[in-house]
Amino acid sequence: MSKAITSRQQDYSQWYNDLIIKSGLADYSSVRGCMVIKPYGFALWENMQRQLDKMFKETGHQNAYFPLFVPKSLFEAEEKNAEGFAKECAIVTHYRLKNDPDNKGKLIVDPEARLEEELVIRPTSEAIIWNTYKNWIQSYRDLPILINQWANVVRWEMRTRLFLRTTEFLWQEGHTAHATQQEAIDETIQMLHVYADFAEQYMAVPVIKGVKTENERFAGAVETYCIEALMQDGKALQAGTSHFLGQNFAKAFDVKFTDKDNTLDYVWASSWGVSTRLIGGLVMAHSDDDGLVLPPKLAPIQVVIVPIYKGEEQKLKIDEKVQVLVQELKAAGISVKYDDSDNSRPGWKFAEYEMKGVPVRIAIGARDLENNVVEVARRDTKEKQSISIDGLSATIIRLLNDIQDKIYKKATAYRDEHITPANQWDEFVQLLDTKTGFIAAHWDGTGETEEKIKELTKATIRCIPLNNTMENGTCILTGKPSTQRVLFARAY
RNA sequence: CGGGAUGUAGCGUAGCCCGGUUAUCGCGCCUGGUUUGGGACCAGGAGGUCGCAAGUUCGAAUCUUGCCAUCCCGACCA
Repeated sequence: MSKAITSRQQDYSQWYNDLIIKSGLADYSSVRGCMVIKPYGFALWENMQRQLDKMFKETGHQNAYFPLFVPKSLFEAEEKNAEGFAKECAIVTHYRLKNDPDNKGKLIVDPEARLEEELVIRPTSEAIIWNTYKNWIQSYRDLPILINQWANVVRWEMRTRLFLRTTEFLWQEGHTAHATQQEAIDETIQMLHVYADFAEQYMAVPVIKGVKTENERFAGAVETYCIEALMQDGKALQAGTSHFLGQNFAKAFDVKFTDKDNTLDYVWASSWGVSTRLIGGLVMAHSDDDGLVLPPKLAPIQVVIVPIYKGEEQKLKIDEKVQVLVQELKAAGISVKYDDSDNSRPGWKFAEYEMKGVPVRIAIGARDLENNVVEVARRDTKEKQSISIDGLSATIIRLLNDIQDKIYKKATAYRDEHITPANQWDEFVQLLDTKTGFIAAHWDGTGETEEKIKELTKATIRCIPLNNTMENGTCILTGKPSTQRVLFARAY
């Protein structure tokens, strides 16, 4: 069929691309590396946003908005941050076009409209935000500042992939300022837990909470915490990061405050973010060869109702019944769509909504009306059963919860099976090539060894898990002593 | 930015090697009708800068050169 997608086994990357395009989440655009997020994909993002935003507000944060452009001089201020992002920055150098005198109908950059100072299009907003916080903070009474912004950022990446890595992407970035180091660290950890809770409870994607090695740390951070997820092809995906920034940005932007005891000190900071990349992770974590499998808590459409009828008379009777059902389901807080379009037949609709990952499908025909039942099909297992119309919404709620639970458990079982300890180098390499997933191995703690392992195997240290058990061992590569295992994986 | 592949209608394609009327077929789309419990059928219809540009030729989707774009694999990264 024209809508069929490549199987995972045949070509995992192609499967992923097919899925995104054919399920209507996004489309390629005419701008290299940039995609169009289509209504269905954006609805999914909005559901994620809504929940995250709620969680941010419950933890005391407020939303604000800062400019897209960052004057180059501000961008440079925090050296490590600037250096880290420099090679992926898009720069605005001019502010005007004019007609090309040599080529009618064409425009050229007006050389006279050169900016005195170039503007960097934000790859992240620490610089512009800390330059602003400077004006907001004098006293400990001004702290903490707990702000989040929903924004787009641009990072000029070499190679892009739909949702996972695009030149422009949507995200949220939290930027907080605190009077004490401990408070900033607590904030950093708190937000890591918020992300993990969101991933597990809403996306149904299990994640490992950990801390990054120095090599993988965010440019400008003292410590980077992360949540790492595992995709079905055994590659890891960094799903969110929360950074303890120490006083780095406060020093770069000279943000000091007077404490209760009248001492002057630099402000402590955190920043944290998740992006539309989460959509890519969500897709890769649960979906199958028939299309998306979306967790009910985030699915734009939770229930689709498909009528099956012969003739107008039956259709009218079904319509009548469905109107009641739709009211009932909506009243129960379920997002439901009645697809009675007559330009495609039931079989086509079944396949289409499976492609789109709608968790529950209800089919209702004349036969069902007589028996006072509907056919209910769940997307995750493809199981179908006849269910009484009476008290349907309660049944559907249970079913949605069960699907949410099942796909989380399935993903967790897969993830857990793919955390494998390795003690010998040969074993380590072989596991990466054959079993894939996370490999738990000892590491001597040096950046050089990490780099070497990356060169040899393309695997990186995804994180040092929080609450890691301490055990003595020897580094998988160098044989030097180590006190704990870290998680290696090939990653997106 | 290196390596590989591919560009023909909205999508998928035939034709290209060996140049020759009006560019093939399927899906989708439009109109009318019959249908509807797993991707319907009949009849009619619309839809094309053959990626772009030069060149060779009486003649180019087809040959030559250059360019562009996209995808995949790397390096870089969320």
